Amino acid sequence: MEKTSALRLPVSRRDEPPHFSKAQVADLLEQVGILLQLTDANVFRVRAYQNASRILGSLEDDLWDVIQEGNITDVKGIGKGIGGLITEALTEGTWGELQSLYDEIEPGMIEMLGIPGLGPKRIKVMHDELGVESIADLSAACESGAVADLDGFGEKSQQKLLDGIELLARFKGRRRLNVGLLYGEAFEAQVANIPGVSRAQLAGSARRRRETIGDIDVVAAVEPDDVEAVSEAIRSLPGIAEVKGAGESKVSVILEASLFESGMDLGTLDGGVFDAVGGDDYPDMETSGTIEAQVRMVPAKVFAYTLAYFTGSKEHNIRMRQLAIDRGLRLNEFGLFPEEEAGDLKGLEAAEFSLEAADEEDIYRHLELSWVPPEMREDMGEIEAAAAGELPELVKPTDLRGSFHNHTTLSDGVATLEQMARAAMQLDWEFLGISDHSQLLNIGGRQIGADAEDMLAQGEQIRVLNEGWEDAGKDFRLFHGAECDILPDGSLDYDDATRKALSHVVGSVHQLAGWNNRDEQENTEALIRAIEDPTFTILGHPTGRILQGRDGFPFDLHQVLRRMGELNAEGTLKSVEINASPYRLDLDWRFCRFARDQGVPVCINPDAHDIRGLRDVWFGVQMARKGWLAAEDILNCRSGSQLENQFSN
DNA sequence: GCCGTTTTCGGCCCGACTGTTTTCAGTCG
Repeated sequence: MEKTSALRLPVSRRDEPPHFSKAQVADLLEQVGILLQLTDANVFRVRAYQNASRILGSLEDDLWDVIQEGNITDVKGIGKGIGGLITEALTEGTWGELQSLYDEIEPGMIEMLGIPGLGPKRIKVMHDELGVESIADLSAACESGAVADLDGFGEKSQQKLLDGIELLARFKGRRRLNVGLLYGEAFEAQVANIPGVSRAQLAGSARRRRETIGDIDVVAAVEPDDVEAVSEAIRSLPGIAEVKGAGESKVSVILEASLFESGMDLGTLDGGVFDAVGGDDYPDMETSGTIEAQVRMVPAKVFAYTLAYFTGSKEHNIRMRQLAIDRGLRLNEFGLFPEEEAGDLKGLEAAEFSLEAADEEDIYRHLELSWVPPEMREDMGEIEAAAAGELPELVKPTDLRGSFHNHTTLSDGVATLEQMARAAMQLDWEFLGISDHSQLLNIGGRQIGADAEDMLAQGEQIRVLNEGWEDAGKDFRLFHGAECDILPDGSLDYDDATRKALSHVVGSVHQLAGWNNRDEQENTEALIRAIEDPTFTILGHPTGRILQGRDGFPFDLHQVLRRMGELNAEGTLKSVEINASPYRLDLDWRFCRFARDQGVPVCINPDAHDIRGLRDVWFGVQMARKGWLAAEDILNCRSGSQLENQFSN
């Protein structure tokens, strides 16, 4: 049997502390949580590592500073154990006794966790009893019938595991938000149309607008007498590849692309993204993929509770339940009721005693909170803000008056200046920023970017077009920018004179090779050098990540944003982009609030390569909402004439 | 492993579904 290589702890690449970055430690803690699951570890111990990883991921302070000041255990969720581990890792570069845990677990066992319906307990049983260490081992053990003979297993479990292995190969985990919403909204509409369904609504991570979606949750209001007929109707809908299960309150299915009558619309991608997600194989992979979906059927009077419950997140729900418990109440998907009245009653019976809730606002009000928009339900401080009545008024797609980073035929776009401008006007925008690639960019040896001369000629074209609109009394203008490559030494493409002729410079890292194999601090310093250039305006797709394609390069984004904040305070506009392409969504929404708090305006850019691509700003707005941003925090929400003044300074 | 204006020990959110069981464990969200 083929052996996968053993798991290794991260090794320091530095010869002095801090030996590891915050991101490295967070990743490690996450992995330890997974490994512990595969031993007999206490579930709460596992959760402690998962929590610590999440907390570290959103810790704004410099981790090394916190360690040196001895404050690590002041961070809520990090105690003596994990705090000591982190301290040792950063100061000494070692990981305590963790190596023995790493030696204990085969990497193949972690892959097995991806098989639907298989969890750590049964992986451990099969490992201990049958020596199963990988998916290939598991496949063989099932084929031979050995799994069915184990205590607690049977023929059905064995067949389900074989089905699950095939599913895993076909399905590859989560789907990007754009794809998840295509499935989710189409499925929601079909369920809503079934006789006996008075109301159906998409919940889950799709409603929270997570950047990737694991499965589709739809809540349907169905009275008990209709459940059987509705359940039957759901199972016969088109686009269902398989029915996974059906009970009195839930139908669980697997959806495939035949759900879409007119095929799946994947939009157009730029070359770099296309290659990162699979190149020529990508369209087939995407359209042959599947996604799990569940419909929860509940009586109309508890609909709001079920919707809130299945919208999540899990972490947000746990906090909500705790608030209920503090008030002597029990909160679940059926209601909110006094513990003593509900007693031992379960499910819908206990809900007879529930406080009424016509909508989600009522539920939050019962717990003395203002309604929390679904995008914010991640337990990132929204409960506290809702209790204090301090939730922000989130930006809406209609608040945008334009965007700054778009391409034309001058580089790798497929539409002309005029076509892009017309499309922007149809969106009721007041401005459109054109930012074609600078000369250094080439993909696969072919130059994509524009020479300085052509770039300057485009400026002249834009000047003429703008004059035309001004003469016609039309409140619309193009801003002439460029997407300038940031070189590994932190310098910007083009000479000074060319960049000075532009209204704005979107600085982006494209040649990742030079950045991926460097120390985090070196990258951070290079980026800061680029941003300090007086012509630099917008940091484009900051990390370079492609969702489900590749990770971004390592650097300290907090440090970069802090420096951008200082420069803004000195009066020079430095903005950070949320690249709204659903393949990027970079700036990550988790950094939005930090940027805002540093005084860095965020801009939402579609990075459009054709006129349809402009509509991708919608995804960027969703991320800004997840990141708590209001219209006043977003550069695109300023008027065209106001921006004209800012860019000419 | 973390946490604590009742607690330094004993909790840690809650229920549905499935497959294996004669009352429950594992998995999922």
